Amino acid sequence: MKIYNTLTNQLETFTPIHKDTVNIYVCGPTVYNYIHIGNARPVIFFDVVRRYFEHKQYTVNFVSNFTDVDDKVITKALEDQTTELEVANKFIDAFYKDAARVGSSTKYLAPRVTEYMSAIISYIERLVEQGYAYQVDGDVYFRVTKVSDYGILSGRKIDDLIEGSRIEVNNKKENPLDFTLWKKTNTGITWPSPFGEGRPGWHTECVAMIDEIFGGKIDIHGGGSEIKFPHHENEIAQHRAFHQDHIANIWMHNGQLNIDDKKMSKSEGRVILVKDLDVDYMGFRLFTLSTHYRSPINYTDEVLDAYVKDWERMRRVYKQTFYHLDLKESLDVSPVVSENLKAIELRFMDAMDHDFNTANAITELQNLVKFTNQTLRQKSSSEELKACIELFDTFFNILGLYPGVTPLNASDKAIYMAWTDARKNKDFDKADCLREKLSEKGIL
RNA sequence: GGUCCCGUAGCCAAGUGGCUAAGGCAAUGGACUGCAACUCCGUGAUCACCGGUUCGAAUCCGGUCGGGACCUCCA
Repeated sequence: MKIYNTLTNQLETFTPIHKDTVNIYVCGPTVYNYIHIGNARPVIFFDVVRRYFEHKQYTVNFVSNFTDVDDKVITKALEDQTTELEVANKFIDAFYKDAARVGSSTKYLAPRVTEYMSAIISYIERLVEQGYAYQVDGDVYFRVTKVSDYGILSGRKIDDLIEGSRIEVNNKKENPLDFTLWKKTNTGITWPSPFGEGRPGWHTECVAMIDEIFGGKIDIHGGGSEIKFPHHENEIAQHRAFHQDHIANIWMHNGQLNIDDKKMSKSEGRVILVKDLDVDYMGFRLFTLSTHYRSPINYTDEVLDAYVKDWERMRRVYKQTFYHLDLKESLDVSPVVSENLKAIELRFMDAMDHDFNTANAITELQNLVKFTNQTLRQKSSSEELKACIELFDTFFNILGLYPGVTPLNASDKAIYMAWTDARKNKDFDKADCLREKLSEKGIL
């Protein structure tokens, strides 16, 4: 299995640190608002990564945090005249709903920054003790020059960053690139610490939680490409300060999602929230997986519609095949797998093995659709159709697509049979009436 | 100003040195059909442009044009 490592900028063969186990951490959302469709991309993609590893029989320890304390959460709490906790609770709840909507599992460890405050504070203390951080007036800053190859992830040099940068002047810092570990403040929620009352900076929470939860280096660290610098760069720097080693073997960054070829922007009114998306969410999921994860993806209503249609086609053939077997009481027959199906499965897995090429995997899913339709029309055996269903289940499970098709109850079966009979007897009025009924029930 | 990415048919998109450049949507011709839907079969590209390397390039190198990202909170 090959994965593109954005730390080394090359495709690497994946080798887990601990046999048969994958430890993966993905930077999660700051919970001050509903997530938009761009936020949903990593939520969907890394869910597929987890699913694929699980399909390959790995034990996957998947962790993705909630940033529930920072300026935006505090501002929101002040605006709404409520507490940071209330704001966080509200949007964490909303996040879970949205994640479930787009078909991503929410059953993973999701630590909140506020729950790890003591770990974060002691992490900062250790950085100070070892000379990697310094205190000024109750603030604590990280000393970037103390880490030898700062900029290794984003391919930048300290000098380049300073030159022509728009970094605000802060006389407290030794170096303009030094970043805040602890911020002295009296606005919003604060915590006591050896450095004084305040709250942590954004960049320490992830490393501290990774240290606390995984106890060392992880296999994969993921997130959006736009937080490569400075956030991930700073994570690497802090971890190296302690461990003289990288925090993760592999860094995976997903590309951005744009709308009409432009970055989403609140101020320009170019934002679409997941909860406001008025389409089948499985179609949206398919859309986000139709482009390789490292490439930017451009959202337009038309393109989304095309994938919603594509999803309907997939679901339709699955449903027809499933009911076909159900009506023949053949859902439990043993599958007979043809060479064609074996080839489709092989190509699907090859695509996934090659840096999670979901676009090519979806092509094989489309091939399966066509093949199943052909098999269905050829009046093939139930055993052959069962093999199609099982392969669909495998693919859907890896990609996180849910057709939501369950066995028919006795009365629905009776209606279906009556419809078939009516057509046979050329009683078309009755047939059309029954067809309408079946259609309303979503069976046709 | 600095760093980097991208430009493949009307649209989306895979392929990153080698047989006739995957696949989907749209369009269009046909088949199937009680009607409709569904479905199946067929039809489309000198890979932005110019130059170079090579026996051979969409794929590598240089340049031009166009689009975008990061350097500041941002998934």
